Amino acid sequence: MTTLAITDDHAMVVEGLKTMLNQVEDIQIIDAFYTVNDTLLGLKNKTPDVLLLDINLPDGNGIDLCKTLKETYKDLKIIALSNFEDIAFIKQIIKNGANGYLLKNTTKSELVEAIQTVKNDVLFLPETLKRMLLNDALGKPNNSSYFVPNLTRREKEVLSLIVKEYTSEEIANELFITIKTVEAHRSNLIQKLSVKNVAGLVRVALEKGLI
Amino acid sequence: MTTLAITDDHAMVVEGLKTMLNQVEDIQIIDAFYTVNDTLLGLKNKTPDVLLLDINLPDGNGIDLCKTLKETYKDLKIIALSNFEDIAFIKQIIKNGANGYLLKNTTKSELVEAIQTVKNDVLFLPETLKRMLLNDALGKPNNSSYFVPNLTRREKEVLSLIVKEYTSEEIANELFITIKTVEAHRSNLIQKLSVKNVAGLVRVALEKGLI
DNA sequence: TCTGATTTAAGGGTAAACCCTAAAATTTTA
DNA sequence: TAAAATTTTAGGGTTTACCCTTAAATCAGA
Repeated sequence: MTTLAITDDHAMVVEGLKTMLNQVEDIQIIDAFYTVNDTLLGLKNKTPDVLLLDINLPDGNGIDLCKTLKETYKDLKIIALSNFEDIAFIKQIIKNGANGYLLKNTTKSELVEAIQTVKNDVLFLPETLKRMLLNDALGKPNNSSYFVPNLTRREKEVLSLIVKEYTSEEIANELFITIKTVEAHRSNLIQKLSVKNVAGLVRVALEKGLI
Repeated sequence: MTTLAITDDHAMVVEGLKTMLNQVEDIQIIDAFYTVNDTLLGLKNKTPDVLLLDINLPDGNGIDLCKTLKETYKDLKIIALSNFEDIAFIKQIIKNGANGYLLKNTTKSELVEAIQTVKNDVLFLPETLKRMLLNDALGKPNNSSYFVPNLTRREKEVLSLIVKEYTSEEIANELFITIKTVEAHRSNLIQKLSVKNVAGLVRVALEKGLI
């Protein structure tokens, strides 16, 4: 018997997962959380064997949460859930201790396989992602995903304020730094994310849940 | 017995809906589509009694698709699916012939109720949305949703190019109009969507699937 | 058909974004 | 602790965005 918890802000996804896994004999869903905070509080009560963890959450991101959780709950297995076939995401969250990575278009059988695999402390990745990582390791460019560099803490802060329509001056005041510094971060963000202007920054930030 | 089809680009949502409704006796899911085009082609083969239609789709939007479908399939009942509690959306899609509107955080029982309600040609809306529409009709501002005016065809074109990082000059060249006209559209968009700059335009465009 | 909405466009501004180079100070990581 | 990464700041410049008013031409609905 494997106990399972889910963290995902999409109620429909949680419902879907619950119903899918309810039919599986030796998997028991014991909790569902919608936010980072929910998860931190909820796991204190009872800790599941495996946590299905969405990367994009309203009050934070699953990548950082994964790291935090692994520090407290060494035996907890975490499977990241995401819509994005993104090598940088996968690398990062596995570096942060995740035991698996699933795309949200996964099937029930793959889901069950993933849960049982990580339960035995073996890393689970879908075939497509394994292939992508292999290509990446061999230095081959892969068409389906585009590279997203890791943003620094400060860059994320600036980016999230840009998305909130702050001007550079307003950001400077908010963060107690000069406009010039903010502009430097803007330029770095534009370079790192390979976009041309604010429009691109906001689009990428929202699409990839970088903030 | 009610036959059902689903149009949603989120595989997980489709899976969730399928599994949820598989358990229901007199509802049979006969098809699932991921795009506008899929749906148009698929319905030619066999038409369900009810279509669950996501508003945000990769190759178009459910609002326009709803109108198109209703012209061809008069008896088809359509329930719009969306994450947004947005009065303008609801009004628009119901104006376009939709028979119901569900939020994606719906429950199984509400889902079944909605399907059976629209089957009998009665409009279905969740209680919260009914209340919102009532408040709106009474001229009361409602806190949970913010008003999104309908954008004109040209405004949508400009907005979608802004999201694609085009400058005003590039948009002007693309659409064979002057920069001044593009700037006029930009200003109108900023006013209509109650934002301050491009960042806001892109955010709202993506969040509300306006493009 | 007339009327309102949409699309087009201009002049003349100010504010903001974006780019370059360069470098010191600080923090993190190996 | 040394090396690497991050954060900070500056000068000086170009381009783009944004705002104001005003208005003609075109399109679509009652």
